Amino acid sequence: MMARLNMRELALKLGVDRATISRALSSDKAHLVAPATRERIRQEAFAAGYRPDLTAAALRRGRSNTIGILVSDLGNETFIEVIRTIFRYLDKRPGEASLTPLIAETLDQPDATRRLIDTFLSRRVDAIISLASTEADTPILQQAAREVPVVLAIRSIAGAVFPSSLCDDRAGGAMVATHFAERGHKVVCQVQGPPLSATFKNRALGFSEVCAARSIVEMPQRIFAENATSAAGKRALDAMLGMSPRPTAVFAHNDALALGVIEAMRHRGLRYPEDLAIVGFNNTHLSRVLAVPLSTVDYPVEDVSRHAGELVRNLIDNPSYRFESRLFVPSLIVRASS
Amino acid sequence: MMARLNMRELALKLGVDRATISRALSSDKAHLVAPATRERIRQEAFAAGYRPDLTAAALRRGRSNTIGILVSDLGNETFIEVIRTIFRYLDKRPGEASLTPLIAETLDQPDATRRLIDTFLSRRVDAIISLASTEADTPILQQAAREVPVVLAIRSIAGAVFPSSLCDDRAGGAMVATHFAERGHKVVCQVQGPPLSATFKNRALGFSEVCAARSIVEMPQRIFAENATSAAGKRALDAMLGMSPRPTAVFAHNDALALGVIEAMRHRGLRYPEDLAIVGFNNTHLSRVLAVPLSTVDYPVEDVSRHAGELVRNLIDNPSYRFESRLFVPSLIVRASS
DNA sequence: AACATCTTGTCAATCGATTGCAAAAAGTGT
DNA sequence: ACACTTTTTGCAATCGATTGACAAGATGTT
Repeated sequence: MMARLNMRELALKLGVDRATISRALSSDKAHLVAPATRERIRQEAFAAGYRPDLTAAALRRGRSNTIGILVSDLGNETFIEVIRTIFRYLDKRPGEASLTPLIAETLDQPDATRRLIDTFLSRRVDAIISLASTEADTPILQQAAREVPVVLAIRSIAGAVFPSSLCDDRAGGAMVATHFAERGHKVVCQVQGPPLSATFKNRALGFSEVCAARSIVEMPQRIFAENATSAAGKRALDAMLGMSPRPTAVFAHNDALALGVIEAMRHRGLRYPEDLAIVGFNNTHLSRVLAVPLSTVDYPVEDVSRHAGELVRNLIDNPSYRFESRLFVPSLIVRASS
Repeated sequence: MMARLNMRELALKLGVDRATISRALSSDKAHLVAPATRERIRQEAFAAGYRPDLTAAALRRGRSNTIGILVSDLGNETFIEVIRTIFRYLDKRPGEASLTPLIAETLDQPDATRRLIDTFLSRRVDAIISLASTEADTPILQQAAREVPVVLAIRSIAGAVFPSSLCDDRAGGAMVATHFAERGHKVVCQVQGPPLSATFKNRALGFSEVCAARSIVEMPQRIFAENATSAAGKRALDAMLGMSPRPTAVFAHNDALALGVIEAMRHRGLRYPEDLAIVGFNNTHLSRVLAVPLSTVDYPVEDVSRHAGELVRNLIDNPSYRFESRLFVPSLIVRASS
């Protein structure tokens, strides 16, 4: 491997001091060096292929321009979209060095959060965004929050007050129930994602509240999917068909679960919405592609991401920033499936 | 934010030198410190919540224990699975510090690769794995390869010799064509992903070669999807139906495209495989969930990932390692759709 | 011409961990 | 007790960029 050119060598070559180079290449201190010199240095540095060592810069500055992101499942389209959007937003800081994401996946395994947060802190991330928090993570996150800003997105934690940017899942669940009520359904059912995550708990809660208020019968035992995937959705339909009275509409806690239910129906020759109306959650690409498009709840990706980005940015610039956590309202998208 | 405990302070507190602490906590030099002292230091360090600063360590060592990963689309299940598997493999190095992935997405945009590789190099990654290479990236990758090992996975680049771990996409395409031939299809079609990526080019090539050899008519103009998504697949079906003679079987270059085609068929009341047989590629979860499960080509995720991991590991340990690029054969999975 | 002010650049300390070298301590053999 | 090897620990330089303090030079003011 080739030896790299460092600032000292470049300085020697250009006949100026390292300090001048550092300032010329920086964005905040560039005004301290004469325009002519600055340009010359920038050009020569580029021509020589000089690349500043960010590990050295991070050490000296105490800031790594790095943000740790914790996500439960990289296979989830919505999470990915939120991550993308947050960084698209954060990179729009004119003149500022760009922030590199450190992405880590917990798969909701008990010890993963602790281990990954540890890595983040050792790598001196400037902030941590968790899209993967569960109740069990509270102590770890609180401890981390003493060293760097910790922002919660998508998933909340009951009790603990972290700056957060969330979707009002309860309202989302309620919308679906209301929609079912308006369509005249009397017996309905939920296919619930793992209750480990507050997301699913709240969707269930909002749905049940409305059902209770409008005296819609919800199947006594809700169906829990061990993970929020289409395979689990498929199994859910079997459970549902055995029940009596049989539900005429089902709320799947996300679109993947809904797809599973739909395919299981197709397999049995059942049709939706005729035999069973169905609504999903997240408004993924999938929901639009289906021959009978899926009604679903549109996740406010843009809002949640932007606010999470703002929180992070402000908290990095000023750790005692008086943040405001926010809850964004999703919107029901009615398509042919319900 | 709380000030962090550094090694100097910890040393003071324990009444030993920083050097001793460094050695006690390391894995490779731990034998240089007396067992009793080592244990005491480890316990005290843990109790005091000491966390070594990896930016400092990286600077001094010239190794960051970080690997840059370039991926074209984080929404692609197969890519994610490969990334997961590579790191599961790399973390199995007993006694070695764990490697942190720096994941970046190019979305196949022209300038993204250059910019992201630059960031990687500035952050002093120990190696780069690209799952996103296109022909246009050759010069940038070659330049990067002079500073750190660069390994290609999934997507190859014609001409340039980088250590690589690939799927034999050509063989995959050929398998599908052979399968069609055996089922007696005379007129077939491909829905091809963007030819920017060698992956799709090779799938097309392998398929076409077999068609030619067995005198199967391939529709003169192949259908190109501008991106390999289900929406594009949906549009593809329209194009296909206008053709004459009409194909009786279609090879979609990945499962997402196949899903699009399937849903478009369902929309028009066509049935598969009766009206049109279909085979996808990648063996994603989706293909198994469908009511009529999708025939598909199983991507050798495990093999490709493991070999990519081995390449990286060996090249990091020894930059002049005589690597061997490999091509893994996928396997056709015949289900009800063809 | 004397003095204040502003610009531009240099010097040198600093961030925190790692490691070659050498000193101190402990162990071994006679 | 002595010479010796081996083990354990400490000292201090080092990685590369950043930045406060300061000096030299340029410009302006009266």
